[in-house]
Amino acid sequence: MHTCPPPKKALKDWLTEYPTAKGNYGHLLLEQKGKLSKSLVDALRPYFESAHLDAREYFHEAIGIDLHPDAGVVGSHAQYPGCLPSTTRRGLFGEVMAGLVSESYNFVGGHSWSIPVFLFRYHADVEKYLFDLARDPSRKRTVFGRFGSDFLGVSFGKDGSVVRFIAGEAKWRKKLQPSVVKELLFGEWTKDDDGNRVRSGKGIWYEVNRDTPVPHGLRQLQRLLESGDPVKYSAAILSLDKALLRRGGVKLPRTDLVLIAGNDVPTRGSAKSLIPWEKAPSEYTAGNNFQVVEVILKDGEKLIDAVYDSLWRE
DNA sequence: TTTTACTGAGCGGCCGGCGT
DNA sequence: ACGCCGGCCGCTCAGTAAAA
Repeated sequence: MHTCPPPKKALKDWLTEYPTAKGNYGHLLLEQKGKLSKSLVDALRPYFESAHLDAREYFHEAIGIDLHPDAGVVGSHAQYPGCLPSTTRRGLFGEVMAGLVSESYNFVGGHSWSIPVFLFRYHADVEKYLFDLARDPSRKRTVFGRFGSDFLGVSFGKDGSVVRFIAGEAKWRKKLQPSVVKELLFGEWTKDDDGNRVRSGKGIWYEVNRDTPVPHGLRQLQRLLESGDPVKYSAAILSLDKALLRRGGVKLPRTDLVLIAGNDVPTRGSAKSLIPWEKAPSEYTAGNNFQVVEVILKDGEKLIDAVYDSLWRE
């Protein structure tokens, strides 16, 4: 279970907040204030370890190494998540950030979000990668993502039942140039039938708009709650049962989340958002509450590497 | 500096050819 | 008409090299 509270004070020192909310649409721009500091890494580490703990236990068990393998033990180089390729760590960072900001900032609708457990263990390709890597240290390849939405959080009612969930996409890009953001949202360039250069349409808007009303992640979450702490989460598990019924399920209200994280670029003005904040972009048609978060950093990849290199090092 | 095309690694899906 | 096999495409992630 993910139990570590978010380091809110460190976030405040790290990021300037520009929150807005109008009707069903919320927008939060976060800009890095100062330089990368070791104290920030230290403040983030417990949260990231907590977020990855379930998957670390699961993967290490799967490939047959200790949770804290001693150096020199066969397979000890294959520790999750530190050993993953940098691209994969970037992706994980975005997903953890989605949880961190959900638990830390006020989103559209004013709900209180929590992530009882991150779903990284279902990142199926990671398991295969680690399995191979543990046997062949030279093994290197890219890892592709979890299927379905990148991220899932829930809001608990007073009785402990799940009354709402938040799901969506979390992306990292090294440089957040306009064309990069556009590609994320609208898809890459391709040719249409007449040979014209057009966006493929397979971007974030497409993914967010077409996600199933009850994402698979809710079932995955329920299973982890059952195996993790069935007593504490009994009401939550029951409420998810009702929502997951294939017919006549109780409709669980949903908030969509899109988080884009990456490094600033010269052409972006200070306090200028990448996605309009005044009102929800017309491309968003899912009709739920919709929250956009932009995390704009400087040398963000150094922070990511510093955090991930420091996990479980004590 | 920004935009675009290409790269890497494996896998699911689709198509064509072949044998029966 | 059916199944099997090989080959190729595209999908996935994000980064980098090359072009504008």
